Order: sequence, then structure tokens, then C-alpha cells
Amino acid sequence: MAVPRDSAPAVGRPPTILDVASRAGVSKSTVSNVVRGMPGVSETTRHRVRMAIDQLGYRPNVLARQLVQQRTNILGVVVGDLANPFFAEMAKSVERHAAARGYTAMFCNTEGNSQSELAGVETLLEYRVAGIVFLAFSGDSRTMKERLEHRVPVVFCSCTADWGDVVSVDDVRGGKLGTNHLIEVGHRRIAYVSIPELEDQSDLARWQGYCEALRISGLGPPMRVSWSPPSDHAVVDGEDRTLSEILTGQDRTTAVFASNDVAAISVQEFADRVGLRVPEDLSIVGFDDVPMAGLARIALTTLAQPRDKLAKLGIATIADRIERKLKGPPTTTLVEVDLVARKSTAPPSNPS
Amino acid sequence: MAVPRDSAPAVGRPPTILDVASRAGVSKSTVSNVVRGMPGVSETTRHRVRMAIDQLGYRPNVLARQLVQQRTNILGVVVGDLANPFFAEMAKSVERHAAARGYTAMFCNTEGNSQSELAGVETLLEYRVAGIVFLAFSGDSRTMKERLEHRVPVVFCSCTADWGDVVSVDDVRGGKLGTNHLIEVGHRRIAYVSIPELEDQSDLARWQGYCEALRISGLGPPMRVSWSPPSDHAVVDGEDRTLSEILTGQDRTTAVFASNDVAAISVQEFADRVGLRVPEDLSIVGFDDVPMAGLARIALTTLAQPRDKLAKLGIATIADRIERKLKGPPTTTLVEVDLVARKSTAPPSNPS
DNA sequence: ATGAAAGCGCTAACAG
DNA sequence: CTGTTAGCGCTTTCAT
Repeated sequence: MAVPRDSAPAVGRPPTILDVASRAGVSKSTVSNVVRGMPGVSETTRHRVRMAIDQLGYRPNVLARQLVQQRTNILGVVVGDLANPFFAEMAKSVERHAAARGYTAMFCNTEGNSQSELAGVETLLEYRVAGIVFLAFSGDSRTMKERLEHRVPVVFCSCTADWGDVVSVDDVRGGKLGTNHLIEVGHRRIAYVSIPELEDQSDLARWQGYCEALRISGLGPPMRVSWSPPSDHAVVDGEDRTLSEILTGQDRTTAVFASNDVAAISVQEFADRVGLRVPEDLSIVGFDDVPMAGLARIALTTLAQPRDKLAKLGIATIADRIERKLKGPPTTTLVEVDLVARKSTAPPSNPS
Repeated sequence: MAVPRDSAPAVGRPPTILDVASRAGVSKSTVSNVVRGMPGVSETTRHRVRMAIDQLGYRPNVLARQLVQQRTNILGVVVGDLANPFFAEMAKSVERHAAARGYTAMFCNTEGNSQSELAGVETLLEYRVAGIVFLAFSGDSRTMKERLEHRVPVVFCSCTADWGDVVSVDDVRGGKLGTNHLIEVGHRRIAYVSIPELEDQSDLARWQGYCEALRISGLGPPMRVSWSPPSDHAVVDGEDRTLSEILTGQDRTTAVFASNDVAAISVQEFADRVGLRVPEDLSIVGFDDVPMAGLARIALTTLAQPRDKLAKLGIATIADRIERKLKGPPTTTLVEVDLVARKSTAPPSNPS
């Protein structure tokens, strides 16, 4: 038995296809054929190769494979903020569905910052990812579009843009549903509050839905407050205000529609700290229905997004696009968004 | 009729170094030198190459680069469960610190299942990752060790094993601290509860600390309950029991040390649903100090792990190992773990 | 049924 | 200073 030179894998470079070939006494093409399960290899040879493979602990070098194939199985995933449970769940689902379709996910957390969003995408591009999944898209749409359009398939999943496939809920509708719920239980002064981390297209669409619902019900001017938790500081229509004053002052708003659950829970926390009772003194509705929202102690009324469905459809869409099963102009797939009424909303105690 | 836009993949392949070279009228080595910022390229040439690069939108193909360099800048990150806020935060920190040291993170979520843990690691190996960061290690230590030891640098970050560098808190100490806190406020019957998702080495170490604290204080036999939320079902010492009975029956336990915050919050939720008051009827301490634990409505007493510090040291360790700045046998770096007393713990209402 | 050979896009000597 | 050359590990015709 000729012992190959590199038979001790204890240390050093991983075995290559050549190591396997020489150990099995065949050519590397044959090894390649076995590895890829191609037909036309005799049973005996196939077996010998298999032996060599696991004696050496050989694994094909994906980089080399993908270099020659001129395409990778890597899917870039742009996540807004992993610390936001909604994104964390989405990331998890996306990874699972990607794996199920043979893709490896490469995440890139953007800290909600369009600077690092761009940088992250550049990195993904350098890895020649087969496609990019945006789970949040806050950045400069122009630059990003220029950089990506017609270069690599892109899907916006639970976010949106007009230059790629999108799979998301109807945020405008969600905004209306939430606002209407508040109106129906009796609120007249309802504020829309967003926090710095999320002021993207989805946020805008939700805000639109909110405005429309207000208008249809003939309710006063919409009010958009950009709040920076945990401080008291907020800005309304470019004007500095404090959240406390908004929630307790003259003509106080009795209800808040937050742009997402994290914001909603922050508002709730704020209320708890300043002694405002929820829902007696303040009703809150969020967006996303993160797991936490369902806890008895939080009991947040919110708009549920079907996370797993979004992820599944998102991956299906981009995979089809990559594999050319889907051609033509960008598609839009909307999935349902449902109001989940819990305990953070109730009629106002002293209706205006 | 609008002209249909085509979002299909790039019309042409991405430009290669050769495209740049010919456009700039130089050789590809020169382009390479410019791209890598090597000295010894005249200002004029450098400029011409730069022009060509951004006219073409050229980005080096990392796969090709890493293939020839025989090493990647990819760091594999094995995450237990991204839906657990502790891991989500860690993942985020790890990614940031990795990027700061020039590495790209490739995550792999294991669903707490050692089957997919192994599969995930195989994938990472196929990508020839420069190193692997375990944020959780629940799998079959034997197989994993055999597969990885001496093949690729490994760091266990906020988890542990004896065959790689580890950066973590002293879980045994944490277990003691938490248990002692409970004992000090007056509890005598304290249970340790873990949920299926986390029964790894860290869990074991925390359990040990718990046992030791109990022993030192001369308190009754330790009690390990494996609970499957949200059901009532639990198993104690291989015996089927119900959580309600454990918390309300004869000789009920008045306090619970949960293996982590997610478990602790689940216990709290369970208590809320069955009408047990926390902390009056039941004290709870968790482990990790996830952001949620600090909410006024949760107010969980817990053991804080310095997440960012763990991530930073973890990355520093593996990067040093990869770059051969660190040699020799595996190192262990322990960082502080602190008790954060909040409102989920108090003296028992009717001491036994 | 198997092997030989030509690259994939890039880096890294080594020449000129 | 710039170009030439030889691969990295693999897939993929095309011969044998």
C-alpha cells in the first residue's frame, strides 16, 4: 500500500481532491464525479473513492467550486438590527428556508445606518453572492439601486422598494387597521411615534395608513413624533418637544401608534416610568407582533406579520429569480397583516 | 405602455481584473497592486487604474483571492438560537468586532439541535472558514472535537469546551451568586429549571454552582427540573411532574433559578397565568441579563454577562490564533458576571 | 468508465 | 515601475 504523503491530516491544509484521487488511485475527475453524484462511475470505483474521502475527511472546497462554476450559493441577507426580535426571528427563518433551497446565508447587520448598509452590500458583492435579501431597507435608495440593479437579484422582504421583487405585508393597510382600532375604541387624539432605528419605507407606509385612517374618520391633523428613547426628548414637525408633555399636557394624545413593537414597548416602558397607566391613561398599538408582545405582562395590541411566511416566500422568490424560473419585471407579493388585540388598548378614560 | 423593466441577473458577468487591466491599458498585476494598495505604482498609473475601476464598477472576487491565498477571511459563527435575545445581541456584537478585524461573519443557527449543529459546521468547513466561533455548544462534543480539533481555530464564546480557546463568564460562580442571593433573602426550597433549548456545558456549570451554594448553606437536595414551556409538563430526576404542582403543592419550591433569562421569563409568564405572584409567591432569578429583563414590567433579577466584552475578547482571541499571534495550548479567559437585583426576587411569604 | 487538459479570477514570485 | 508566469482546487468538455 502506497501511503500518500499527506495522509496525516492532524495539521496543515485540508485535503484536496487530488489527495483523494491519489489515495483512491483514480483521477480527480472521477473523484469529482463521485462527489457530485454523477452517473457513469462503476460501483467499485465509487466505493474506493468514498473510502478515501472519509479516511481523509475530505470536503470539497466550495470557493474553488463556485469560482469555476461562476456562481455561488451564497445569499446575502441585509438585516436592519439583529437586536430587534422581529429581525432576529426573520433572520432565523430566512436562514432555514435558504438552507432548504441549497443556499447559505451571509448576514450583514447594518445598525440601521445607511453607511454600513452600503459597505455591507459591497462586501456581499465581493463574495459574488447569488442574490441579496433585504430585511430592512433604510439606506439611500438611489446609490443602492445604481449599485445593484441588473447586477444581482434582489428581494425586499418585509420592506419595500420599486426596483426589486418585494414580499411584504401591506403596511398602509396595517397602518389603517391599527389606527382604526384606536378610533373605534374611542380615541380622538392619536399620535404616530417612531424611533430613530426605523424610519424607512415601511415606516412611511404605516404612517400613510395612519394618516388616511385619521382623515377618513375626520379626525384632527396627524401627528408624527420622532422619539429618542429612553430620553424624554422628541421632535414633532421639526419642533422640539418632550414625550411627557405630549402624553400628559393640554390636549394630550390618549393613544399612540408606534412604528413597530420595539418602539411600542419603549413607549410602554416610558409610560410605566412616568406613572401613566396603560391602557387607562394611554393606549398603545405596535407593529410586528414579536414574541415578547404576547407576554401577559406586556400584552401589546399589535399588527401581526406572518414572519415565517414572509421569509419562505421571500426565499422562494429570490431563488426562482436566481434560477431563472422567474423572469420579467419585479413582482410584488403581499401577505396578510392582522390586528391582534391585547391589553394595551382600551377606551380613553376622559374622552376629549 | 410602459417599457417592462428587467430585474433579471446582470446582462454581463461582473467585470474581472482583466477587464480593468485592458481598459486601463496595463497588466492585471498592476491592477492587483493598485487594488491591494501596494507601493511601487506610479501616481499616473494608479490614477488610470482607479478610473477604470469605478467606471466598470469593479470589485475584486473574494473567492478567487482567497482561493489563491489559501485562506479566507470568513469566520464561522455557530449560534444556538437567534430568537434568544442573548444570542441575537451576541451575534450582532460578534459580527461588528469581526468586521473591525477584517473578517466576515457567516452565521449558522443550530436550533439547539446537535444534528444541524454538525451540518452547519460541515458547511462552514466547506467554505474553508478561517476559524469558528461557538456562541453555544450543545452538540456531541466527541464528534465535533474529532472533526475540528487541529484543523481550524475554534473559540468558545460564552460557552465552553476543553479543546479550544474559551472566553466566558465563570458560570459556576454565576450559579452560586444567584443561588446565594435567593438564600440570603430567605428561601430554602429553590429549584433549578432549564428548558429544552439550553442544556449544554454552561447550563451544567450553572447547575453545579447552584448545587454547591445549596450544599454550603446546608440546604436540602438540589432539584433540577426540565420544563417544556408553555405546557405544564416537567421532568424532575427522570420523573414526570407538573410545574404547577412543584410551585404550589406540598413543600412547594418558593424560588426558581432559571438556566437563562428566556427560561426565567417563561417561568414568570407561567406564574402570571396560573395566578402566582412574583415575587410574593415565587422568586425568580435568570441568567444573561437580556435587554428585556430590564423593562419595568419584567424587572427580572438576573446575572449579567458582559456581552460586548465577551464578543470582543472572543474575536480578539480567535483572530490572534488565526494570525498566529497566539500559539500553544487553549487559553481560558474569564470575565466578570454580576448579579443585578431587580423585582423578581423577595423573601418568601411563608417561609418553610 | 475513466483520464487529460483547459480554465474560473486572482495573487505572488520573478523578470524585464 | 510594470509585465509574465505559475498555480490555488475545482468543474467540465473532450478523448481514450
